[in-house]
Amino acid sequence: MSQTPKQSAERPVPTSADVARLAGVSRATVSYVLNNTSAVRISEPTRRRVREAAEELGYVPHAAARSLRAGHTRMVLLPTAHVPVGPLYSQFFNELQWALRRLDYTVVQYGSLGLEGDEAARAWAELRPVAVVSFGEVALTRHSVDVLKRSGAKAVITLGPRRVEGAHSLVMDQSEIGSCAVSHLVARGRRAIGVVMPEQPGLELFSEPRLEGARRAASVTGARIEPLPLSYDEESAAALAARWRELELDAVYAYNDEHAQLLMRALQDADIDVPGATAVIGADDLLLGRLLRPRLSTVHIDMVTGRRLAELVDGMVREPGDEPEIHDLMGARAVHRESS
Amino acid sequence: MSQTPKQSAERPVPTSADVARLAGVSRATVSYVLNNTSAVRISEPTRRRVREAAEELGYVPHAAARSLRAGHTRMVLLPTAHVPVGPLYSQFFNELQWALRRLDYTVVQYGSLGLEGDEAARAWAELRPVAVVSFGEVALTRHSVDVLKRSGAKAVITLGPRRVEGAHSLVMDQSEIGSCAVSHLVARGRRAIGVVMPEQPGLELFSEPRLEGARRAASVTGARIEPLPLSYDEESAAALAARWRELELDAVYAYNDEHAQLLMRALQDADIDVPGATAVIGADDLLLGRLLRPRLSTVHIDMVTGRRLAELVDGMVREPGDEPEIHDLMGARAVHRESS
DNA sequence: TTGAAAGCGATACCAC
DNA sequence: GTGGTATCGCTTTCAA
Repeated sequence: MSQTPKQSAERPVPTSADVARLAGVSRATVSYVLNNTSAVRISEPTRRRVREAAEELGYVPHAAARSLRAGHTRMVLLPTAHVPVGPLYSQFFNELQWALRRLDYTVVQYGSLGLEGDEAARAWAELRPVAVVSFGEVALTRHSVDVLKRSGAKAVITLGPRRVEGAHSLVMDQSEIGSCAVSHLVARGRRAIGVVMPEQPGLELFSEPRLEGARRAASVTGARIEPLPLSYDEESAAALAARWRELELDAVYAYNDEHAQLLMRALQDADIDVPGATAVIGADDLLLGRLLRPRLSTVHIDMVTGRRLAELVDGMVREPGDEPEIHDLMGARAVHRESS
Repeated sequence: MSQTPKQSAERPVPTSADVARLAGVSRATVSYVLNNTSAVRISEPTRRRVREAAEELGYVPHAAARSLRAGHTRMVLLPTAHVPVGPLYSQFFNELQWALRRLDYTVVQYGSLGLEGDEAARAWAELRPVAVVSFGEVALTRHSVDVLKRSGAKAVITLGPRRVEGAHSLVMDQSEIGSCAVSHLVARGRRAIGVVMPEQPGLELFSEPRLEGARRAASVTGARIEPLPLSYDEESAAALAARWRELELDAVYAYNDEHAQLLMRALQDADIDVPGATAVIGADDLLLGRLLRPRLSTVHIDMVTGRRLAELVDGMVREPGDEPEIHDLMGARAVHRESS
């Protein structure tokens, strides 16, 4: 026998009418009291009666009813497909949520794994969010942005490698990272540079532009770029290392620090000297890079702060007309250690 | 000048009444058509007219209005404070979301960073979720569970180290992990065992029970347990390594593989032989452990599958009376490699 | 200072 | 087959 013998299962959810009845006032008065409506003066005894009644019944207002009446919500929707991994991403995410809530928004992540563009947009639009901040995990189209805006979204913001028509796109130029890495390697005299392309689904959104940036940086200097597909496991890395000498590369940009660790280990196990025979550089500047031997060179990434983005959202909600710009969205700089 | 010259900003959001007007039918008919109501037969031409009108207006139904009318939602709320990091957690999370959506639930993560028990529960209850699955990042009390249930939540499930009164608690016994690690070390002849306690906020929910498990395992065999506070940076690790000899430990359970990597590096830099002088074991069985030298021993953790948990949620929603049990929630087993 | 009532958008019963 | 209409819970204008 449970401690709460289904008292809750049967009993209907209390409404403001129940509170009004118990307090012996009208529903209007309940609303005034619980929302501290300043335009109306309610006597202190009444206020107390209402509050006590609400407390006793365990009354919680119904957000749907409220926003239906109000004609708008304060919900900011963050679609997520794959839960982002990595400290950079999660810190940014936490900051954003925190800052938005301080601005009195309700932050909601909508699990959209497996939803495609328009289908996803419809699902989000049903909730009538006042703003949508997408991280590019779900591909948005011009049309889906329109659906969202027509459903009342004041701000549709995409962060990601690609620009999305109709939305306020904050382009995080991933190509800058690849470019940065390759420039660093070239500056240190390398001329035949591998670029690791992770095979993990979802990462191509980042890896493709990074490769493109690598190519751009290489083309200026006449260095050769060689894409290297790699899945995140030891076998794949060992296989790549086994054919390393025939690739005739003298450097590799390994997508990020974790892939760099994997590949560097495999290279060392195959008796390829790092950085003597092959220089290695990662990206993200994780702590683990400093723990490796040789210490891993990397590309440090500065992301826009969540607070900054929250202010952008708020601005767009309050003044849908003007679209403020954020420029220094993402910075990248090479950090030289020992592996390059 | 923008491509969409604020056409959307002014134009009101289309409702089913607008669709009805455009299609020349009543709102009822619109509802029937768009919901494929089988109890009512609508002629094909009418259906087409309605669909076309909806399409043309970009009509998206209003979830709040619908659920207000229906008296319930299909929303499963997953409160999140810190975005969970680590592949184990995120895979589980993705699975759960995916499985719930297949069961036709709307999965919503509610960013609750900085909210405390009752305040959080109220905020969640306003959305009238049909189920809440909490990962223990926000401390729930008996009272907050009641608030949720009284607001109509059919299932309140907590996953985490602690049991929560009133909720259906799936206790993930973290102590098993610490116990497992220490048993392994003891079995290999170690008697003075350090247990790393990460100082990162939020982790104490996991580290405390793991320490407790370590103590339990040690007490049977007379081994000594020494808690070792450590923050996740090189300085802290170096400081710990510097006073390592005076601690007179012959083994350490380093909380997880990442902390193990950090500490092992510091120990090696301080000329402490691993595993000769000190054995090291981590937890989580991450790939990185296999890349270290010596290869890192670890505790492999099997989590309940998201699909399994989704079915539990669904069951509780459909039959609020009975509460099915899940037992083999989390398994832990030591994996011996080279560091221990 | 308080109450009555309209209305937000969608649905489902009951007539026609 | 299709159309009126009451209803969900809440806020807010207007009257008392």
